[in-house]
Amino acid sequence: MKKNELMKHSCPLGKAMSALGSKWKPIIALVIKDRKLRFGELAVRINVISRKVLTDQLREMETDGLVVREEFKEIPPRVEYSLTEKGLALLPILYMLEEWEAKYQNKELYAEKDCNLLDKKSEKAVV
Amino acid sequence: MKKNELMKHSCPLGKAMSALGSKWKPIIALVIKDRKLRFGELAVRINVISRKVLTDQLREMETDGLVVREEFKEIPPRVEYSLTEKGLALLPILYMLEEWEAKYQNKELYAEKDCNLLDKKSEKAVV
DNA sequence: CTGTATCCCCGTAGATACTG
DNA sequence: CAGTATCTACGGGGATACAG
Repeated sequence: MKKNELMKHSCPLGKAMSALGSKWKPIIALVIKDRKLRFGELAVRINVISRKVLTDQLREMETDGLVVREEFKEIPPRVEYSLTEKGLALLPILYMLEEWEAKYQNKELYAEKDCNLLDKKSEKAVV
Repeated sequence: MKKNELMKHSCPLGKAMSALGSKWKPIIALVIKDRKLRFGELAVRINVISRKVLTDQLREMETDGLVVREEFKEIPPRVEYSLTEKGLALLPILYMLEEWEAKYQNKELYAEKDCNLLDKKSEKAVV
C-alpha cells in the first residue's frame, strides 16, 4: 500500500486534509456557500481556475460528499452545485483558518482589497 | 504573477492552506504538540516520512512561524523543535477537522487501531 | 452551456548515499 | 545525530482545442 493511500484511508486527519487539502476546494466551498450555483457562475466567480480543474475539483468534492451535483436535462444544459450538510459543516472551520491566519500574520501585509475572496469591482474572485 | 503566488500572498485562506496544506504539516504539528522533540524523535514517531522531507517540512513550518528550531552546538548535535504560539493555535482547528471527518464519514470504516496517529504497539505513527 | 481530451510543465516527495 | 546531495517518479494543475 502506498503511503498516500495510507494518508487517505487510515487517518481521519489525513482524510480530512485530502478532502479539502487541494489548492481549490476551500475556495470552491466558500464560493458555493449556501446557495446553488451553476457551473458557469462558479467559473466566473473563480476566474483564475481553468474549467478542467474546476470540473475535476467538483467531481472529487462530490465523491467526498461535500457538494451535490444536480444535472438538468435541458437544452442548453444546466448543472447546479450546492453544499451538502458535510460541506456546510466545513465552513466554520474554514473561517477559523482565515481568522487564524489573519491573527498571526506578522509583517507581510496585503492590501485590503486583496483580502476578500471576491473582488467587488470585477465580481471575480481574486483568490 | 503566477497563480499560486496569488494563492500564497493575496488570500488569508490561501495563506493558511499553504501553511498547513501540505501532506505532512498537520501530522507534524500534532506530533510535536506541546513538548519539544528532537529531530530523531520526530523521524521515529512519523516513521513513514523520509528524513529529507521531514527536514523540508520543518524548514517551511519554521518560515511560516509554526515551529521553533533550537540548535545546540554539541557533539553529537542536538536539535529541538517546538510549536510557536501560532502553531499551538492551529491545534484546535486540526482537532475540529478530525471531528468533522469522523462525524461525516459515511460508509468506509477503518479499523480502530488505524484511527490513531500513533500506533500503540509500535509507538510509530501510522498516519 | 457544460463539460472532455490532450499535452505539458513543474513541484512535491521518495530512495539512496554521503557529510560535519 | 542531524541533516545534505542527487536523482527520479508521480500527479496536480494549466492551456488549448474539441464535443454533445
